[in-house]
Amino acid sequence: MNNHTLFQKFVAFSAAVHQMTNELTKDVKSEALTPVQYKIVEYIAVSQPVTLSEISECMLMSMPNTSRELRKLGEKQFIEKVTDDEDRRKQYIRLSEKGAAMMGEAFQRIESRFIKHMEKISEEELQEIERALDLLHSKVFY
Amino acid sequence: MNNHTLFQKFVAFSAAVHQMTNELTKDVKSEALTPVQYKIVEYIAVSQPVTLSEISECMLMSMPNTSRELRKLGEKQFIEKVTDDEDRRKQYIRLSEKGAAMMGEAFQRIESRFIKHMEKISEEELQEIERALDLLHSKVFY
DNA sequence: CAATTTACTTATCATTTGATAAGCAAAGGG
DNA sequence: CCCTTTGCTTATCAAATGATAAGTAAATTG
Repeated sequence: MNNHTLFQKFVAFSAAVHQMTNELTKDVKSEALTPVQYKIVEYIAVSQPVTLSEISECMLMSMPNTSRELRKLGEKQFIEKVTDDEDRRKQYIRLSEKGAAMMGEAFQRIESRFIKHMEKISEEELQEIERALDLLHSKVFY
Repeated sequence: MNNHTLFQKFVAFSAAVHQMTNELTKDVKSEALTPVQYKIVEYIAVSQPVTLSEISECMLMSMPNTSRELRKLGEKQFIEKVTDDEDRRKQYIRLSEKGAAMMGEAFQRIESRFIKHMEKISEEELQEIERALDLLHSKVFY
């Protein structure tokens, strides 16, 4: 097994993951959100509480633009900002109730598509899949 | 193992894959390309030859917008269009020499980052990883 | 062979996004 | 206590993107 072959598998695999998440998440986002805004909310949902800088870094967008989008998300009441008591420059960001409800619905729709996608898979295979997910998550994608 | 727990692992895993591909592909794209254009070229690179409709469907963008971006990519000479002989409405799209060279460079940079990322992993683990990639690719992400 | 469908194009306009400059207040360091 | 750094904001402008309407030519269908 040489590294180059592994890399090619990695590329093909990543492409497949992207394509599948595209399909599963197609049309689940609230109409009130732009694509970038939805991505941000999704990121906050899985990583909250999170600071503006962290969002900016992870989403590969500049601080000013991140700040603007968060302001809009705040105006639409999907998120809340809380100033850190220790370091009053920092803003901890989390979903508001409305934002959490919205993401809850989105994830439900994604989950039911996912379960449908996996319905023909045996219990044994599911366990193999789980092990594979854990392995890759810990050793490759972290 | 219930489906819901598996789904949560799936979500966390997909997020990790996205984040890692983000990091690996950061700044590799030619300055001549916009983000969307780079994504299209990347897709063509791994799926060529491909039709405009297929790109449109996979990238979740409308035909008019896909057509516009492909025209720009053609003008910049990254891609070539060939009309199908059988069905003269169809356009088969592939990378031009310039486009292939550009993607070749990009993939080389991504690969060297990837290899660095994996350098501390033993031969045995690499084989496990390969098996896990194959398993997930065939049973979950297809 | 007329009518419909498919694959794609052109044009246009509003909206989103990216990039940059300038600023502010809190924290930290000498 | 000044100076620098950090974390974030505001404002502005160009460029990219999304959405829609309208159209063409080739293929298919009744």
